[in-house]
Amino acid sequence: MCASKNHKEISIGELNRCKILNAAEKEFALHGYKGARVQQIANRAKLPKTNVLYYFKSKELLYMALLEDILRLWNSRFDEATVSDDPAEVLAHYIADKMEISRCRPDASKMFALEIINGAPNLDKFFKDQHANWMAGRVDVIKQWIEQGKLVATDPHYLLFNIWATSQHYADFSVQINELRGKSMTQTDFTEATNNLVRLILTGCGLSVPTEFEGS
Amino acid sequence: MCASKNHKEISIGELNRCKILNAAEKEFALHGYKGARVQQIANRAKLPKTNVLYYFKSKELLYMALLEDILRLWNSRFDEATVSDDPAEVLAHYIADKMEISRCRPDASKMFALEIINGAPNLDKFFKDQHANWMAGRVDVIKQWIEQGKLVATDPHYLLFNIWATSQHYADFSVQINELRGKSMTQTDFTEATNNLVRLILTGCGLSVPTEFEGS
DNA sequence: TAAATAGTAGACTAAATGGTCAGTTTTTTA
DNA sequence: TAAAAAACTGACCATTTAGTCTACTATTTA
Repeated sequence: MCASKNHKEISIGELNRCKILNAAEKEFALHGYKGARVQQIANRAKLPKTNVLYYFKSKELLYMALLEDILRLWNSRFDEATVSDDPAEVLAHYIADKMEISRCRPDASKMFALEIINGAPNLDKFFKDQHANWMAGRVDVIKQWIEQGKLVATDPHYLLFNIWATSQHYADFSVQINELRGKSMTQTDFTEATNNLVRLILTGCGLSVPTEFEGS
Repeated sequence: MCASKNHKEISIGELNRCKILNAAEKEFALHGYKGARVQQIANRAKLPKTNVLYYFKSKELLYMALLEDILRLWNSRFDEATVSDDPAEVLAHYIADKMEISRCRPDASKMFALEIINGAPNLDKFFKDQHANWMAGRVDVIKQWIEQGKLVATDPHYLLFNIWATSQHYADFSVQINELRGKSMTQTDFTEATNNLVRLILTGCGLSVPTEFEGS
């Protein structure tokens, strides 16, 4: 997030906007919209509170800006998959993509989770429709895979829910996971967890696991 | 929750305490500790705010009382399982128990999720230790099952995380689930989702599915 | 039924919170 | 380099918030 545009010099405003967005993501990921404090965001960003309100006119607009950013994260190769693709390949990579988001952007995942738990009051009709359309399309592809016998008969909705639940869990519940494992997840651990998850889901769907996910 | 003690007459205080706990669970499940408003809890309970503070001395104590209640929910038959039990039976029922909690007590699940996302600041050393001990014991049993060849080799931690993630998802993300399914989950849907999940996890572990979970 | 206890509730308070304003400094542009 | 634009910030404000206090009413107990 907030990657500097390579060759172009980064302006002071852009830098601060970036600091604020990062700080806000953390704060919102911890406390949700209502529980987050603008002052706390300012502290995290090491800027005076007035400055936060200077760049983003209100707490609400800051929240919305972040949410929009986060929704873009959800895009993946699975979006364009068709019935002619190999379900094992497609699903395995989809799971891996989701796990990668949990590893790299845990706060984005948490913020999204809080928004949903909250009743999704800010995911407007526009996004909901788009999301529902996406779902309908993916469900269709999965059903076709099943018809073609590429996949064991299973409810496509539940399949996708299970993928989201398990992968996002590594971000949203990282505190519990670290506590119970007695150590935090390294990149290697994530790779292992990803392979483990791919194996579980694919085997459960009657698919064989692509070699690249076979490790340990 | 708040079941009246059968024959014994329920007192006014008990009834109000109960109303307040129910209202608070909903409010905390929506907004987390910081975001919850005592006034809003009072409104939900249809009592004046002063009354809420009369029964529970502070927002914090009310929150803690609820949290304690919720932790008791986590108990299950799996707690006492040993290596001599049948893993398929034990795990299937554990999953079903978890799904049942998601169906009957979604707000408890959400509140717990928010507490964890929050960094679990109120799950004190006592609970964390107890939880870690529980985990160690369960991991042990699963490992023994694996050694005995009753279970495919898999990481016991990840297995349990996957069970929690998928079952709790039906409570925590119910808004998204209902949106995408275009209808809310009935009891029958839950039964189907449970069977589906049992099948996924058990198959993924190389276990055969007990007949009672074979439906649809 | 009298005394004691439990419950109700409006008015209030101190602190916290989101947000404004106006004056200043820094940076960019022509 | 002068004017314009962008960035900064302390002082301030209105509202909300958790929690208190006090006086009152209902209920229980002896």
